[in-house]
Amino acid sequence: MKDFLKAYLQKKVELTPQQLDHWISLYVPHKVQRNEYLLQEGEVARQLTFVCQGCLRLYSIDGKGKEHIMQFAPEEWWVGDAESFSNNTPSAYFIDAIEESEILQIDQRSHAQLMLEIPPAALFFQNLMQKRQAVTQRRIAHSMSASAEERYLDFIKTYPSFTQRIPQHMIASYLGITPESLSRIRKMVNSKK
Amino acid sequence: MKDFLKAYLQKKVELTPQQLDHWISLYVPHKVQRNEYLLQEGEVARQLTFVCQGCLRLYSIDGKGKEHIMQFAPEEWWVGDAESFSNNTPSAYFIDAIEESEILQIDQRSHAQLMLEIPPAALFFQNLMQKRQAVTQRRIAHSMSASAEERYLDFIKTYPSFTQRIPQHMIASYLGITPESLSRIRKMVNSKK
DNA sequence: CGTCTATTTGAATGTACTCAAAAGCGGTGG
DNA sequence: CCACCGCTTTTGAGTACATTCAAATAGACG
Repeated sequence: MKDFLKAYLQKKVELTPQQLDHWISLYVPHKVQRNEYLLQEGEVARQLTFVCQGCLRLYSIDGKGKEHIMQFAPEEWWVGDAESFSNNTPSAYFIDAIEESEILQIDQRSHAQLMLEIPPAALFFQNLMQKRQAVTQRRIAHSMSASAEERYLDFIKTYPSFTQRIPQHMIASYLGITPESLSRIRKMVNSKK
Repeated sequence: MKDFLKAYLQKKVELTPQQLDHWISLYVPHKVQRNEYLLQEGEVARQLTFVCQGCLRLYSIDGKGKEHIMQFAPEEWWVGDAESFSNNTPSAYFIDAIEESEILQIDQRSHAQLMLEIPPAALFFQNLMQKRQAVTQRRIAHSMSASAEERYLDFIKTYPSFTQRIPQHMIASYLGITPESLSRIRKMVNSKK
């Protein structure tokens, strides 16, 4: 399971073998069942998670009890509430498993340590955050400018692999529409071609 | 003008006088007129900007020619396209001045230098990015769960000072609604009380 | 004062939503 | 292997919220 992270880091970051081994040594492997929570609203996010196998989701629940999915995290994705994780503040989000998953987790202290000890790691995570911010910002612009249909088509184009494995009502939640609307949109799209 | 940044940094970061002076020394002051661009789509963002006086905005323009404002930046705010700035890639955004403004700018190289030389500065900007990400993410969740009216009320509550000085059609653009809709919403809200 | 832009108002339209019910799918146990 | 259960997806009908297009009014600036 740690080999999976190893291969990933080798691909992504320039590191000496020692750095690589040290980095990896800080993670603890876990198995989680479908629907199992890694984080719930109000808790402090004490772990940052890397997904080796399976799929997680990060979402919030609004005042009316509706879920709003911020991120899906299949293999090779990182998930966590960065704000809560680094400031030790209660999170506004939930994280749970969509599928039975194998994950690696690092706690706040080890992560902070890592940032100091291995500068390329600090750089890597900074870059990761930045990309996430870019994606999130584009998502806002897109949700303001595009129709639900356009947003759906863009989603399946951007994340073709997600479309297969993620339940439709969750994709609807990610897109900010109702499951019924997504169903109708799919019908439309299929009849077009 | 630089005194303004100095006072700001003293408030926000623990620094030795030498660190503070060095940090500040890296910025170049500018005056910009209303409607003047600091960045246009397709350009690389070569500067990171701190606003001393006035107000800027960061926005994109979609395929139909509509503006979508991502951020307003009055006094004490930082603006820039972090992705473009640090990766030297073309930006998808525009930045211009809503009011005649006084700003301080730092270029890519000086900023990178600063990150290495003054660790508290690196920490500060990392934190800034993180907060921005948190705000952006909340904005998505909110735009999915709340009506236009709720979003407007939330906006004037969160940014009361913006409401005075920013033209209404720009607030509409930030909220992701048409100016006409915002006008009607305001009418509604006023008649309620 | 006149011009240009921003805001308001009106009427018609449309996109996505709600509520309700049916159909489909997957897993479990008899 | 089939019957049943729970959950997801689909379909239908009616509705609501925000949009578009058009025109009038108000405000700002030279």
